[in-house]
Amino acid sequence: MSTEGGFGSLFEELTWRGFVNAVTHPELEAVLGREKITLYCGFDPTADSLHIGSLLPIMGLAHFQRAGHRPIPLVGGGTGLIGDPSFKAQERAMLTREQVDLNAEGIRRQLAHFLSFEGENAAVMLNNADWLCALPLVDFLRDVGKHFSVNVMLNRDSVKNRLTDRDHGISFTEFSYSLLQAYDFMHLYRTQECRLQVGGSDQWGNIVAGMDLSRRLCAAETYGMTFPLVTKADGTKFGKSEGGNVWLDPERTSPYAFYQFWINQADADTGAYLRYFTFLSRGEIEELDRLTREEPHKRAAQRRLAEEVTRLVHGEEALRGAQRAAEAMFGGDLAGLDERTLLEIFHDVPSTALPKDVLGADRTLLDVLAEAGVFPSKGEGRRMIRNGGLYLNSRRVDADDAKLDAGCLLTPALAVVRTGKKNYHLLRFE
RNA sequence: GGUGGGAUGCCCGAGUGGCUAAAGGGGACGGGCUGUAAACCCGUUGGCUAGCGCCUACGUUGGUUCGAAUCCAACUCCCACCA
Repeated sequence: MSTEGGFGSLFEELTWRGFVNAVTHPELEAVLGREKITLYCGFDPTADSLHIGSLLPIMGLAHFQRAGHRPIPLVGGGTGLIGDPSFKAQERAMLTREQVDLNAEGIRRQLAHFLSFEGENAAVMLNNADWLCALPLVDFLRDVGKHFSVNVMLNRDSVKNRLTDRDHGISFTEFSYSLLQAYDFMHLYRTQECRLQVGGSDQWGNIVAGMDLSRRLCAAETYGMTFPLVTKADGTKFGKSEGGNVWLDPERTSPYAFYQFWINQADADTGAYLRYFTFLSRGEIEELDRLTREEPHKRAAQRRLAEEVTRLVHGEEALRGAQRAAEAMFGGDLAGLDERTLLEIFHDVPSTALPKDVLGADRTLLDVLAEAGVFPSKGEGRRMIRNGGLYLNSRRVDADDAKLDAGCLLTPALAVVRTGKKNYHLLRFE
């Protein structure tokens, strides 16, 4: 990992990497060049894990820290109780306080992977529940509320569509959200000398509101910067895979699935993703871009992307495991692998334990697999076989009355079932 | 509060008494091609069954009929317009 990409400044690097969507003041670039500042970015505790949608702001903070600035990842334990209405189609389900606390803790652990909490510009993790929940209502309305014009708030795009939508509307609770986030910025300016807030492009309004409030109440000169929305060339939403969201928590998205997510990215997207999600140097990334253009079938960029991001999020050891599993699953032949290796490779694949005597029980493979949950029904399984989509130990099963017997075993106790190209299921006989 | 319109399979949507497990599209899944890609082509898409076939299903509950997604009644929910 190196940041020596031949950039004159952090801002230049961020620009090249595509992190700069908008800045509130053009002079921010000069400020960052001559002083080390404190900046913050908020993370919503809507779940107990972040997903890769949050990876961009996290990487953003990390770049700032590498350049000597001091990042504050702020967990929205307080704002999470309210819910940010920005560009959300409808009112959000309210989270309980316990849930938010729990989620904040999970997120705190994940952020710790990306930022250094030691040294002179050590990152500081804060939770806005610590100050927001203690805020007296009347004081808040007098001191903070006074500075917000409802007329202006009503004109925000992020609120507007909720006003014209008769079905959903917006509650007072969510309408007030912006004030709380604005208060955060001011609070961090006062207590941490935080002068910059960064966030996704949907946060522009909230960031500007915070700058405004800081200026009015503290005469503070603060800045804002937004990151772009991560997009995909084919127009579908970034960050979803078959199973839904791609999470940073290995319990929710296994390192193997995580690795696969990146390796399957389209050619058109990998260049941008290498810039966003890795610390590779400009030279390395441009070389990978070239390889994608000249020999796309080798997918060198996808491989490197998957490797770098998986290492960053899950560590070296998990990366190795994911790579070995990929090799076995896509390299073709499973024969020759011993039981321990197989169990390791397939450890996050669903598996079913069966008593050893089903092997001699004259049962059909179809029957057993349906029972094991490989197919939701026998009809589905029959269809799968008819379409040539069922494989046992990498060999296609072509008869739906095939029997399950000792010949089906790959090792004395294991058989590997696959449907389609990449859906595996392990049968363990004990 | 009044008046209309609607509720169909994962989603959208056709279907106004038997030929309807329900057109068409999307999605999903499988196969082919390929680069574990995109695009494209082919197939599958309620359950049980080797098959004949049987069962379950068109908002809910009843009814009419030899026969109902289709007709009738009540109920529930949604939408539109008016006040």
